[in-house]
Amino acid sequence: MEENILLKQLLRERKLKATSTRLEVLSVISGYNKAIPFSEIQNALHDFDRVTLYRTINSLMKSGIIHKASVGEKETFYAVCSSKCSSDSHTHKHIHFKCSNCKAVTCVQADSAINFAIPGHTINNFEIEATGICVACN
Amino acid sequence: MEENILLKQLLRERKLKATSTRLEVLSVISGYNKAIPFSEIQNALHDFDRVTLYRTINSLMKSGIIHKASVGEKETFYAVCSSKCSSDSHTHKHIHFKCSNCKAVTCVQADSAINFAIPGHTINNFEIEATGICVACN
DNA sequence: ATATTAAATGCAACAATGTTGCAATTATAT
DNA sequence: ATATAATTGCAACATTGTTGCATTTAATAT
Repeated sequence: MEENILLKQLLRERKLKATSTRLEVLSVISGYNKAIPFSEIQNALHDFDRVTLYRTINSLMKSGIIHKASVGEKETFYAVCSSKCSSDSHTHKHIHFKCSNCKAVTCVQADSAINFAIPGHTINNFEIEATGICVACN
Repeated sequence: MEENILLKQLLRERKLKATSTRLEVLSVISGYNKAIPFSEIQNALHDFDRVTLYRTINSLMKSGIIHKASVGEKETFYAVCSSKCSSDSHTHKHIHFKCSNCKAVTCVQADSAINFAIPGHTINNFEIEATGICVACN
């Protein structure tokens, strides 16, 4: 069992007990370098119960360490929060991009700030999900 | 059984047999005036089999008559396509807006065209899902 | 109008994804 | 080391969506 002191600290900062499940799940997600589908997490950690994985993912999401990055309904993807999200503020102004070729889902920044308004509406948060061809496949 | 000649024509234009299921499902969706969750369709049409409703919805989506408008993972919402979508071109440049107060999901236009680029990426399509407070609740 | 045929429907079964209750275990603070 | 509150594993359940197959129905040609 590897020790990852940084991840342990991160979890404790967010008031989460640094259990081996959380450390391993977090390690798998952050080591993936793009948004990871649930099946890949399961794949990498088949010793843990499916229910435990779900509960672990949920607690990581609630405390602002990871977020959902789903594009195209089928499977749920997760990615680490880039900026300092918290349970209160969990807003991402980036885009979830799915490559139609390699199927990878990544969190990317647009080249300029995205802003829009809807007459009469108050917009508190928004998500952009884009599909196309990624850098590697281009 | 009501006759809706316009809906019948629409279905035939799209090469779909104008069955009573399709006519009723389409009538319920278009009469809802905002995006309708699956449960509401089921509610309105409990005489039809659940599987039939799914298959009907799928065929309506494939032929560009309705589209998914989901905001917030839980339930799938459907809405009629405003412009003339087809099985080939099924792109919506509008926003799917969910009101945090009344929970209604609507298709709305931004006050100006939304456009963005991601360096190195080719963007073929994108979806924007926003949450906030709608006109009625404001 | 009637027969033909290709598509649509209902039913049963299955699959995938996610949740809940409860007893056993484990991380943290004392 | 111990107490305790959170976390885990297991079994069961719930929801959502799909597939195969026999039956029915809409569209087309006669």
